[in-house]
Amino acid sequence: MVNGGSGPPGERRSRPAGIKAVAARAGVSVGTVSNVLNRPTQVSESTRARVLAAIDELGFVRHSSASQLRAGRSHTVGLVVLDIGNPFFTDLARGLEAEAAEHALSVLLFSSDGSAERQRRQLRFLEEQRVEGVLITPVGDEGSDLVRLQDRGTRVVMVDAVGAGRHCSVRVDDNLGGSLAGSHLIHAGRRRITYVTASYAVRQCRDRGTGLTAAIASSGARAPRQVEVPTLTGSAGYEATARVLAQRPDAVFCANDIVALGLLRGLLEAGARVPDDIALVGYDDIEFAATAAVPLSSVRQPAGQLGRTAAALLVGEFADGGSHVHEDVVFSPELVTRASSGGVMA
Amino acid sequence: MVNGGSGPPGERRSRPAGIKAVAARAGVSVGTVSNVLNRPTQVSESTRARVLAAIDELGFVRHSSASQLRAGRSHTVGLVVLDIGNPFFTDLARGLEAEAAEHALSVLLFSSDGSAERQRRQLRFLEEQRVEGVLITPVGDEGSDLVRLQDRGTRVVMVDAVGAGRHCSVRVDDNLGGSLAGSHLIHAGRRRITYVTASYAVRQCRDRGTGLTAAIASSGARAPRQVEVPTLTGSAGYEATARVLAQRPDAVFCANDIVALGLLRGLLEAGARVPDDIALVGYDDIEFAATAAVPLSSVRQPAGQLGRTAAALLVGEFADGGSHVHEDVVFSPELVTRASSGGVMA
DNA sequence: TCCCGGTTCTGAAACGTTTCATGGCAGAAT
DNA sequence: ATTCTGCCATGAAACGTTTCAGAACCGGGA
Repeated sequence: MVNGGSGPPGERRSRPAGIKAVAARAGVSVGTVSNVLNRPTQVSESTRARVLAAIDELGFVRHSSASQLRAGRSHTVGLVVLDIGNPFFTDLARGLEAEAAEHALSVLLFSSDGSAERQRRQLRFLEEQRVEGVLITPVGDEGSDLVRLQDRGTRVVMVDAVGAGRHCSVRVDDNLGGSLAGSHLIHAGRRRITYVTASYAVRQCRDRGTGLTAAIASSGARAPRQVEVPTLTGSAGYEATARVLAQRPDAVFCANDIVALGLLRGLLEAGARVPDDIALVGYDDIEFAATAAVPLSSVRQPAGQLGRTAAALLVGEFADGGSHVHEDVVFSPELVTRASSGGVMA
Repeated sequence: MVNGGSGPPGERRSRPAGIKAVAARAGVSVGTVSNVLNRPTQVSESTRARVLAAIDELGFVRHSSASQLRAGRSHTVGLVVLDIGNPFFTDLARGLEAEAAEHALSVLLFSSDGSAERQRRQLRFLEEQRVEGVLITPVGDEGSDLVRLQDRGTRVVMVDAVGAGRHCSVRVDDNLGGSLAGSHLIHAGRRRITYVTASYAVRQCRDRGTGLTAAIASSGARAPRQVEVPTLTGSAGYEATARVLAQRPDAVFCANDIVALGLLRGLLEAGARVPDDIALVGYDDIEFAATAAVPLSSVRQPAGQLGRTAAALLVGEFADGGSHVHEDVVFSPELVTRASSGGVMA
């Protein structure tokens, strides 16, 4: 098998063997080696074997920079998510990667952590890499960076955001999700509802809030109040406990599960009974929601499918070439009721 | 500002502007443009301004393949973790990325998901990319792929694994972690201890188990029994419930928190009282451990610091050049006791 | 006037691939 | 014999940078 070639084991070659070293060793031209690599059928059985042997003996590894430079294709796409620490996004990433792999595309994964500055750096990096497409859960709304990218020839697919006719997009109806949570709480007899959210500059938060408010309004109950957290993290949720309790709500809807779990811990430590005193509903239905101190009701999103679809849209856009009409795929979320909102289920 | 240059907005340039287009527009040679990009001080104030203006007007973006090809440096490292869905690894990745950024290195992140096949593909990809180093939480022990990589000139740092004198490494003393858990349970008066683990082919699981067994043995108690799960996931933990209960343990130690949380859910559904009937201890102390149905005792690892140190070791290895002696940095884990093992704390 | 050192800038070579027009060769058809 | 057709292999050009030896210029000292 592969054993580093002639020298003693552990030898550190100054420059790794290139295609011409392989060609020399196999007694063929570089063009032939390249053909073995890229169009194996066009080369005779015997030469192919000889070349493959040489590759093996020299430990040749293709230099993808050179390959990309000449061929003009990178076979690579970039994925930029909002928070790699959130299982929702890792599920999404896995689905996306699976679909991409089926089209021989590698995925470069980044987390903007909600920072516009980080996002800009990461997009820059991906553009310099000449990735064939960027799939992104953008921070903020304006997306002028993304339009620029697209104008320069890099396809952009919006994930969990609207394409606004400028990009393909795939998302889940956050408005509906918020309203599912709202009407569930209303039907459970709750009236003083608090919404724990990040800034409304985050579209997901805004839409979920809008849906919630609409559902509550249509029932005639008091409009929900809000507690704003700086980030959608567990510790932020925990630290918001006092502010939430100050509003004396009988139900709390959180913009995602992570913040809900943090808040739940705070509520229990403060002696509040969940759901008796306060019902709690989260968003995303991450796996840890089910194992929470009080199993958490949550609005489930099809994360993996979101990712797969995003990749599929991108591939479709490649195929369509010039005349491509952008698609906007919208999934529907689904409410999962558990003990935290009183709806104890199997 | 950047506005796509002369054409109408939304125009799709067939080939993006290169360095020679910039040179032409600024009325200088390509060498000068390159100097502006890479050694700005060696070019006069006025020319620099002119070149930067041209770059802006044409929307020039450096083609990193060409740059890497010629310069021979990629300014990029690869990180391959075992499970991107485990918050332990995302914390690790964040720390690593922060340190790498301070040395102007970008990080390419992959998850092997415990599959040797995936790991091999990902290493191959990174090698083709000519990354300057690979940081990896390897699946399995043999690591011949990694030695090959190193022999071909790519530095390899083992993360959460031993370097065996062939690589630098950074890890946490898993044996100690297991024994912390073991003696804690013994002191809490438990005697029938079950260890829920993945295959012992996974070194972390093996070492934690060894530590656990040693601690228990030195107390004279019965040796722990084992339940093996196929993967360290929540659902695997949940599905192992019956097998665990069949052993009638009064304490369970899990190889990580995710599996512990899954099992916890199963135990509670089955009517077991935690910690009264069964004490439970996990591993990693991920954030969700604290918000669990019964707050989970766990062995905490300094994930972020592990990542930072790994990156620092790699950078150190670059600096040392030829005569480099591999380091093996070992951190100590720390037991965090919560309600699940009876040690209710603040 | 000539030469010198320093500062800017130039232009061509090189990096490791892929691609493509070309050519040789073997066998089939004429 | 000759021509045609496919199949394989060749070798040079091209991809977009960086690097480097040296040209051009400028002011100052001998």
